[in-house]
Amino acid sequence: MTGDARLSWQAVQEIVRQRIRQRIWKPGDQIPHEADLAQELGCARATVNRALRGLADAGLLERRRKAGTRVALNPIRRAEFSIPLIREEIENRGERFDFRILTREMRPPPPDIQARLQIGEDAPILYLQTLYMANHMPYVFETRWVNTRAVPAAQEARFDTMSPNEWLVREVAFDGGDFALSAISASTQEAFILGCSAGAGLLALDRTTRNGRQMITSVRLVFHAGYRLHTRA
Amino acid sequence: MTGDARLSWQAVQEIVRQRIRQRIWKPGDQIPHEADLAQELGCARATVNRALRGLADAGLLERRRKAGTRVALNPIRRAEFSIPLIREEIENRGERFDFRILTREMRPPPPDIQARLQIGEDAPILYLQTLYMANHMPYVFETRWVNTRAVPAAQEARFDTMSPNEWLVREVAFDGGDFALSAISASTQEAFILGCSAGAGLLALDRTTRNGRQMITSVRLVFHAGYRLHTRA
DNA sequence: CTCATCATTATGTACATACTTATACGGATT
DNA sequence: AATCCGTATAAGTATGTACATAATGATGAG
Repeated sequence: MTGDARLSWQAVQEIVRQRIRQRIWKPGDQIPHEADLAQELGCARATVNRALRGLADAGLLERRRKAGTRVALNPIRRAEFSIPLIREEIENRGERFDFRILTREMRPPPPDIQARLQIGEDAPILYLQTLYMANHMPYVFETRWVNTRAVPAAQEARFDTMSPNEWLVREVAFDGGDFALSAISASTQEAFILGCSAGAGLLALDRTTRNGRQMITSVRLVFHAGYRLHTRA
Repeated sequence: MTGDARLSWQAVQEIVRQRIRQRIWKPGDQIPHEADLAQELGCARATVNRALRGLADAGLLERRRKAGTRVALNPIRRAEFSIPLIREEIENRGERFDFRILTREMRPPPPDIQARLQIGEDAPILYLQTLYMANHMPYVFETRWVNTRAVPAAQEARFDTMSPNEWLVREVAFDGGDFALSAISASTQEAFILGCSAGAGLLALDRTTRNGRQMITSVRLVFHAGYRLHTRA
């Protein structure tokens, strides 16, 4: 802030944020259009565009061609939860990361997994159960199906030093996927593995990952009791 | 696709996506820099920049000045869950939205809420318990503390046609907040209200909303058993 | 050999300009 | 009054240019 220079798009964003915060522009209100704002603030329309687009992405504004830009009626509806990279999450806290493969076999997948992986028959595919630990305490319990039709190399892979997740990340390109968060009641097996009482509420994250049209793997992560996924907006 | 025209930034994105998918550019690899790509594809650097910036936002690429752009080692770590707007979510499914205020009183908040709302003393503030219903079935149970020091009008508000959430959205500007997702075991009260068995695993969403530095409200939403929050990336 | 310095380089930002696209609105037609 | 349609408008996109900033790697002084 040497005193002047032309406004950066971040500066424009901050100005708009303030006006919204101070209710100069109220929810539902139209705000001046790009050209006017650019002139008022003494910068290029492109700069205003960049700023407003950002705010729209963040959900603070709603924009439609010709209709103009208005302050979103419901400001905070999006929140980006970053899916934890288990190893990183644990090591960042200075704790010791560790994992143990509990099950590894070829097994015909149940119908819901067949559907998710979009494989028709019930020929066996790779099934893995892995327990991830922080300081030797159970952290998250992973149940994974790998579409060995799409990733045949997974059958030979050894998961002694590299976790199944890390192996897959290295070996196949991911492209997108589906996520679902839900709460489950710990089964006796889950309770035993995670060291909690049966029936405890546990956070479960289901993820199916694809590469183009190929479905690669479907995972359920069941976190230890008390786990929280948080973010700020 | 009339056959030509110069590439749009979306087209550039798609090309890059494909190259990553086909492992022409593997995780960790450097990709050509903007100027080269622009020349190769026959478009402006700004266009390439827009495309690559988007992919970096999405977590598919990692960019650093001078160091260049490389394919992210771990592609999918971010996932944006959109926080449901209860009314919308229910009505979009063609179901009947309804809510009932179960508790409404001034009450001194417990320490954790005091901390979250950043209010020092334990003078009473507004406490609300609301049940939201879809087709008259319990959908989500909301426990809310409103910082009446910041929003005095809330004390007089009537929540007969407008839910507390909708009222707040209309009356005060939000700016940001903290979110946390966790799983809980239904207490007997929660089980009774939501019509599930005590101890059932339920998804809980805690949210504290602020306007600038003022903390406005702190809410816990406890969803009905079986609720899933999902998204695709 | 170590550390500071500086040129180099790739991304990042700002701008003027021009053109494209979606769509709200008003006027014409039924 | 309802429907259709053209047009003006505001956002969206593309480009060339210029300069800013950060990080790397080489150079030179101590």
